[in-house]
Amino acid sequence: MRLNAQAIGILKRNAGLTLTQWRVIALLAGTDCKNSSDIERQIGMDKGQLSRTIRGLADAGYVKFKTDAKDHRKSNLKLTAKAQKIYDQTLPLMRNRQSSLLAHLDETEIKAIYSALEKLERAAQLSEDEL
Amino acid sequence: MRLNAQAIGILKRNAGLTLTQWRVIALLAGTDCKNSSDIERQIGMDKGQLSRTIRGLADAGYVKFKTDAKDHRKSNLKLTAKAQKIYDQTLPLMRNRQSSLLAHLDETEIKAIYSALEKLERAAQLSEDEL
DNA sequence: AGAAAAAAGTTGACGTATCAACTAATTTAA
DNA sequence: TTAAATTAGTTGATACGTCAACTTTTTTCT
Repeated sequence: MRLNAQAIGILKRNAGLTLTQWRVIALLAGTDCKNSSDIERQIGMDKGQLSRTIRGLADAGYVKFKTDAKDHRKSNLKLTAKAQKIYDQTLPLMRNRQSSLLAHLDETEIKAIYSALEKLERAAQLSEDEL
Repeated sequence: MRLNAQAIGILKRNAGLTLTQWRVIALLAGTDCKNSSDIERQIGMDKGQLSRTIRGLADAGYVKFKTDAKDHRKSNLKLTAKAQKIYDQTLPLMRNRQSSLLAHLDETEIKAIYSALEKLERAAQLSEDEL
């Protein structure tokens, strides 16, 4: 979809981030997600892509990760001050965009979309099992 | 979306095709699209990806292309017998899938989705222009 | 007719989604 | 407790979407 076009534009111009980088930062900043698996569960993103995205963020100095003391498989992620600052600056812009987009739809339409998409997902799941 | 998952499965197992390859073949078989630009206009696919997809199809022996006699920029595309056969075999499977998916939605929901998505696209377009 | 603009395709680059195979660490269960 | 199963994360491969720069050919405009 090109629905993401302005989001991507905002992020690139104002923060130098890609959309997935932004999503990861937003989760680390705004939820209690601490590691890759948390994020994966939260947004259903692919492990592999997540791994690469996080490494990219680390290389760019946005996150640091430290192996968990109790479970050596896990790395706990922490945003750097730099990332936190960018997040704080960018969040309002992203919120604006989202609400101005959704403002074009009424309640009914939004619900219809969500419910229909859920049904389609379920139907797709079913017929996939049959194949 | 993973809504495409079974479509991709059907195509891979039954025809050895990717989704974009299928779409191009379907257009060449079922519409009066003759060249890359026709297809581009029909489904709004990117020129570049289209070019690569078509080359892939040509390499795999599904289409042949011959430079247009009147306009040397254009290449007229033609499906090979092999492609036509696969198309005939696969079309019913794809139709089945689509109708069984859409069977889960009532008329209202389908219309709501389309109209809402259109509004979103328009809204996205607008706010993009403003940036 | 000649210059400028537009159209048809190609190619390169980057971001994103998904699947699969793999290592290392932890949990489970016999 | 040890073997088997799970879980966390990495890496590779492929498909797809989008943007941009570029060549070649045709059209448009003056």
